Amino acid sequence: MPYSPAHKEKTRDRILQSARTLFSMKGFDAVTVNDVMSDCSLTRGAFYAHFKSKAELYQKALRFSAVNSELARPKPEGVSSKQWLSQLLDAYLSFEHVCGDRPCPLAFMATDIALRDEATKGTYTDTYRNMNRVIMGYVDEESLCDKESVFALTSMIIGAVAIARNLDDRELVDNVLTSCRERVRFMLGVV
Amino acid sequence: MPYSPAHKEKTRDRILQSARTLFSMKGFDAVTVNDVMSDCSLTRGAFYAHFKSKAELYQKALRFSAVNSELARPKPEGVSSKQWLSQLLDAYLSFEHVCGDRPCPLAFMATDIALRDEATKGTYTDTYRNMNRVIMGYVDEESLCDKESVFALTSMIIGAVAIARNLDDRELVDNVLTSCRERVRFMLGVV
DNA sequence: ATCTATATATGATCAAGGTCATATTAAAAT
DNA sequence: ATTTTAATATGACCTTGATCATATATAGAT
Repeated sequence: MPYSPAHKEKTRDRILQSARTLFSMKGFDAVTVNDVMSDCSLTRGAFYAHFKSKAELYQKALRFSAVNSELARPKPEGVSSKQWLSQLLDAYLSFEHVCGDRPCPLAFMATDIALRDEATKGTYTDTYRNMNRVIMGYVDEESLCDKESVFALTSMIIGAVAIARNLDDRELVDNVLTSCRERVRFMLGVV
Repeated sequence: MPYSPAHKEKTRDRILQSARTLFSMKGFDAVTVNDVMSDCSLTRGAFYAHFKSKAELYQKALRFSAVNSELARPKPEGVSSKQWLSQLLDAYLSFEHVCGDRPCPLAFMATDIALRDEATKGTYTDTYRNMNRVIMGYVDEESLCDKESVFALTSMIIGAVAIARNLDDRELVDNVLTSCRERVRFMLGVV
């Protein structure tokens, strides 16, 4: 039995990590299988020992991303739901998030998904549903706003980040992000 | 001088019309130059008499789309700004818009643009800025909400439509759209 | 009717990239 | 140390699609 049994698993994870970032940043078509493999110091050929196709990698990378997201982290002790949520959303609506290399795929892949296969749409749906569930949980704990509004909230923050990436005017980007951060505060009743 | 001088212009417009729809529905890469030309009953070769490249077509199609958008239509006589705006936004946040073939490129191309050239990003920026300007105009006339909130509003509706396209659960789609429609009413102070 | 300039069509070229067949390498077990 | 088997690398194949060179067709002007 060659290679430790954990080795392949680790390699697979490295591939997923590279794929997550590259696909989020550049979309499905602009990323080649070779790009992903080079990024983690491997070559084309090794790829098909791990994934059936590029399409499958994309879907698995999306899921990987969701599982390891910021939002999935548990709330630290001694912080109120309101504070924690407000902090998470401020980070989400930051310039750093828009321009950084650890983007939220719900936003960055927002219009890439509709062009993919059913499995990928299913994973996106699950991920989006989960984002709402987590936020609803926090909202519920302190009755910050009614749960139905959460969909409007997530639409807004995802939309803002997706739009902001396209704008060639830094001031406009800041206006959009600021407007959304204020609206979030309003919705959560933050003073 | 062969062909009437207006003929080429008309052909160009037909190409732009096809391009607008196809690019909005399927993104840049999934649409071939041939697809666009076939769609208006022409062939590949004729294309380059009208546009320098596929990239240029994309940018021009985006602009074309913006100029001919619903939002660009003047408000009819005898309708209040609040009513008109509320009506426009309800249509925007309708299932028909999400699934129809006359989509808003700001939403449908939301994450395709960041991958394109500077000219395209510039056109997107102009288009988005203009959407906000128009809405701010209506909002201002009857002091429906403060103008800064409009960015949050447009982020929300664009985000909602972009997300909705990816979801494989009709009920969830309706929840998202409904939540946003209600939030719009709240923001505009519609009873 | 003929001529001519321009719009459109056809065929060819070239590069890119997903996938696979085959070769090589590395590590674990004896 | 040798063997073995899976992981990884290399090279090739084949399709797709953007672009261009060339051919054809069309409508206006004479």
